[in-house]
Amino acid sequence: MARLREFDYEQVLDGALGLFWRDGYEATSLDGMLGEVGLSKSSFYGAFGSKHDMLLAALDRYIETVLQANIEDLRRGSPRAAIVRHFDKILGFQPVSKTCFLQVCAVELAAHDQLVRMRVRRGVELLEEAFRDAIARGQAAGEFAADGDARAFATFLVANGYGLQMLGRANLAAHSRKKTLSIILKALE
Amino acid sequence: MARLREFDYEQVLDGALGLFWRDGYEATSLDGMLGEVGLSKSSFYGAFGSKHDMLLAALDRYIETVLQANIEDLRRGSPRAAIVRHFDKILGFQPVSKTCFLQVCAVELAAHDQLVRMRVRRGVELLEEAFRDAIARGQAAGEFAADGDARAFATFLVANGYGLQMLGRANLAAHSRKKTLSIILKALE
DNA sequence: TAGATTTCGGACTAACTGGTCCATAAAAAT
DNA sequence: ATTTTTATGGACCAGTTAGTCCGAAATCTA
Repeated sequence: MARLREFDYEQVLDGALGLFWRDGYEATSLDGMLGEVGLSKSSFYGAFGSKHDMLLAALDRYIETVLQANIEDLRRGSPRAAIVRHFDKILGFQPVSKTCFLQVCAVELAAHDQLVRMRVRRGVELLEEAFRDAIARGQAAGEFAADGDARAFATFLVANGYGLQMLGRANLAAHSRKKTLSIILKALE
Repeated sequence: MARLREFDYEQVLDGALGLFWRDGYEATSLDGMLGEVGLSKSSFYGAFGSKHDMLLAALDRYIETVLQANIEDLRRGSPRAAIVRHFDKILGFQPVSKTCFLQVCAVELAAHDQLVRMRVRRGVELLEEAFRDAIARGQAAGEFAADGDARAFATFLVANGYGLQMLGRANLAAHSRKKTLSIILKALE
């Protein structure tokens, strides 16, 4: 075989994800990113192909790490408590909310980039399915209206999560955002 | 006095708004935009100052035209019908949803740009106030729960609107999104 | 008509963009 | 030890970026 790569692929990918997440895709310069993670251009192009390819890889990685962790957290404890936990996380982002990376990609790129759009949709659908499962379990346990459409409830919860993240970015008064949680929960009853 | 300007300031501003709206701020090149609207660089810098200044002007213009029109539409007819109209608009965006310009700016720029953030917040607050008025009128007319917090209901509606726009960008199944409207309306009763 | 003032077209700039290339280094296989 | 294969550093590239500058044109006032 041949020379071994000296850098940690996943570590570099996580670093790139962090920058894309914080600054967006266009505002993240390749040179700047390579400087921060300490990688040469030839190594980068050898391992990742292009800036755009790396974004797709970062998006996949986000889904299989950060998003999956959120999804698994939705499975823990009582469904209602898990949903409250999920929203408390969103409502606690400080001070100008860091939004889900899926939202960053959806708003900046999805309209013009089919490969990004497909991944964002898949991520959103995974989250929606997790909510649907939680709702179904909650319905069986009598926590939520048994005659409600679990899928529709799930979409409703996903939409509220992203909407509240947007309001966080806009810096809308936190006390105002927090009061919506009880409305959301009541809608499930 | 002196030579008159040959271009229409607001027409150029609307053109720029359209591009920022469609492609985002970073992805919109100044040269490209000036080519499209047919303006020379010196005229541009004389009238608008910088790309960033123009974005702020475009954001202000969005609020006082597009957003105000939406707000005024919320005042027409029965509050409940106006709210349904508002969400039908969002749910009808095709095919990969064009989202509110406030959301584009919030997600791409608000975290790092205070001037943008202030404007986005102001726009969101205007929308929220319009919803609050509609809710209050609806409560007086017996359309909505009279004991509900009108401000919280309004924030809830704004969040749902932006959340559904995000799901539209992600291309989440339209039938799934549409089913949330009845949940939203029921939450107000 | 002369002067003052502003706009216009477009040449120009310096910095930066993502991406290519190549000589060298390092590891494994023979 | 030589060959094969891949990784690395960094020089290099053409195109683009936002922004500056200046001579010429156009309009108003006197």
